[in-house]
Amino acid sequence: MRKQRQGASDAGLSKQRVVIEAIRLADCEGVDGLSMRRLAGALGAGAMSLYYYVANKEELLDAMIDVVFEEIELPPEGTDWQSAMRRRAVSARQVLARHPWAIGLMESRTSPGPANLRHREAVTACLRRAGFPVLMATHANWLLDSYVYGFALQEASLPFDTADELANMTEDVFLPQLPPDEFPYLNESAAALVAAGCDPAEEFIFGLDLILAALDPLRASA
Amino acid sequence: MRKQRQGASDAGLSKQRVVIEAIRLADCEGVDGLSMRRLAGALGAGAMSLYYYVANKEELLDAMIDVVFEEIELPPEGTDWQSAMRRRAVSARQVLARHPWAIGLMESRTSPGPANLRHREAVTACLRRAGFPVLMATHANWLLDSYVYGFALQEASLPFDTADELANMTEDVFLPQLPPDEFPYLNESAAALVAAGCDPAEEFIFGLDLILAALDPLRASA
DNA sequence: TTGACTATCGTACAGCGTACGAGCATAGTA
DNA sequence: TACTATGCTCGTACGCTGTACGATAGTCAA
Repeated sequence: MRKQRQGASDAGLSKQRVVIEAIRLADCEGVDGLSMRRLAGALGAGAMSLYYYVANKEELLDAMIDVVFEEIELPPEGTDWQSAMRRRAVSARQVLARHPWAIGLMESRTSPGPANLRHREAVTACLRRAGFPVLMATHANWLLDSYVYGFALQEASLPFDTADELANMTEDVFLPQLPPDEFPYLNESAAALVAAGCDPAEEFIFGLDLILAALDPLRASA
Repeated sequence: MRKQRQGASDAGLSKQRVVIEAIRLADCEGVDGLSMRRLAGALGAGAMSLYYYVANKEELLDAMIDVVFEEIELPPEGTDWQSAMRRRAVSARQVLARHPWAIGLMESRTSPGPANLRHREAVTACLRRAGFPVLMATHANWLLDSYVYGFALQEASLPFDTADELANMTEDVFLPQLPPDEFPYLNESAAALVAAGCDPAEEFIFGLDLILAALDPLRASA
């Protein structure tokens, strides 16, 4: 049967609905707050019902990660390669900032899902068409992905979200931990950072454009 | 009393011994295999004894991360800035490859430990002394750390360790998942990668040197 | 009517982090 | 010597986790 269940937002379970709700829960409560029982509860179902759609929690996490990859824009065709790669990298950062738990999950999950593969194919295609030799495209791929993931990881571990919070935290929490004679340079940096404000999106672009510019001459011309 | 306990390798507990053994366990069994009970067992102690040295598991994980940072070489003084940064980045990659669980833990732990702070101070000092203006040094720091962490993250999620395993896995696992008409570029890359071999250490150096070279002209000369 | 198949879930179990408090050895004090 | 304080260890118990197993009920074909 496919009619009313007693839960609130209901229209029958499905793997998709389970995974989407799991992502919503992880976004709200963090990945540690995601348990099969809580997830089932949010879906108005019994805990064990989930196992009809998902073999175990590992598979659920894999599926969640792949949905995250689906959210990332593919590099658009029809522009120069740098614009295309910038576009997809910026999108990736945004998506990973929206789902901070995803980055921490990647270490433990080793087999890429279909969306992940499609993404990699599109990126590699873009680089190859731009004139990068095969192995150079691989290098570029590693380099760009490292930057994107690493940036997302650092951003996820920042304890603040806005420039204001940064200023407050710096004054109240960081500086007291940093005796100026032991950490003169960190004090200097903190002060400069508060004065200048700090937008992760801009910070991201700085490194990204630097990498893209440095990669450009490595194409086999065209 | 400070004499014999019934456990095997014993000479009294201490926070240091607890943390070190926790790292050993996480290295061997993965961070999921690290439970307070198992850790206590490995130390020949009762589970609750650990809580005399550690407020809770979170604090234990924080301490483990900080020990990992202690293992990373500081940028040596007395060489040019690029050599110094290369040295510490290579060391960081090695250490994170040795403790793959660490990278996945960083997302959730927001307050840096003392070894982490000392490390950041040393890196910032190196950049400032090399002539980078304050904000440029911050940019360089973000960029380099992003690359290091992101590379470590990708490396940790590789399901193989050696070039041989790569070749085997490619043939047996990856290529069957990659129909050539849907993934022509990934097939091409996989083939080239198997033919060329693939050493993560070399791969790492490629991107690292590219970044260092691109950063060099951003110093306020000297 | 029968049986297979799809979907849901209750119960139970082993293992988790840890609150609470009891227990013991030693050091200091009277 | 007796008493107390302190440092350290740990047994028990509670509420949580993932999930194995089996029961249940609705649907459809024969």
